Amino acid sequence: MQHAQLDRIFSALADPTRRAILNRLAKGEATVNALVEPSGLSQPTVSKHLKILEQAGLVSRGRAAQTRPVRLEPAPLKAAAQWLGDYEAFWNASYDRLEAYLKGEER
Amino acid sequence: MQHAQLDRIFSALADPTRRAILNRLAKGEATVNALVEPSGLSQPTVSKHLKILEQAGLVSRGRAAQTRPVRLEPAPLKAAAQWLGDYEAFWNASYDRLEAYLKGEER
DNA sequence: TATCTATATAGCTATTAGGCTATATATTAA
DNA sequence: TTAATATATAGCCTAATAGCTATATAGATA
Repeated sequence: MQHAQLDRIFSALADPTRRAILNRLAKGEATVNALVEPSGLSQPTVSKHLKILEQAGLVSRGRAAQTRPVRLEPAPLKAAAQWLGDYEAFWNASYDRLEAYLKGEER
Repeated sequence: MQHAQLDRIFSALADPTRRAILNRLAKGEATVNALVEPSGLSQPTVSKHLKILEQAGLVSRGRAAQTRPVRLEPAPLKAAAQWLGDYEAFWNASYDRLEAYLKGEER
């Protein structure tokens, strides 16, 4: 995995609209309009988000009549998880601090 | 985990300089200057990156003489990994496409 | 107290990001 | 071929990001 690709993956994931899109796509592929509706955003804005997700490799596009169905591509998510996994030993080692952190976030 | 916090975590991770800092800190805490040296960046620029990492909860700061040692806080990394983990079943399901993707990245 | 070292902050610049509206393009349907 | 539907692109605006230099602050040492 190259640095530039991780850059794109993590920055794609940094936006809550895009994470919501991925979450929706985990339930199955969707048209652009189906993604626009719950977003409260304009169609062009959603298309722009989709382009960013596509450049990160997180979604791919099909073609069905006039629609361009969007589907989740999980490989980059795995790549990101692998990067994070290198720190797994570390966070296991500092279990107490972790507990405190997660408790703090519950509020 | 709240959305705004994941925003900060993922966007902190989106920058290669910051990922390099975390990688360095995995080997142990470091002073700001120790992080500046290999970065090729100015000290204020590194301090700015550290502030972003700190706001994401990814590092904490100590106090030792005039230095402010920086240490890794792995809890947010775990939080990010947990978010990604929700897709784990998904990427296991599409193993072939994943293989192709990772092969492509090797080049 | 004066100075040195380590770090932080202020303020500037260029670029990117995320939103919008208006319009173009592609495919289907009449 | 014309009209309708779905999506993409262009162009604009504002705010945030990443870099810099110059300067301020905190703590240690002379």
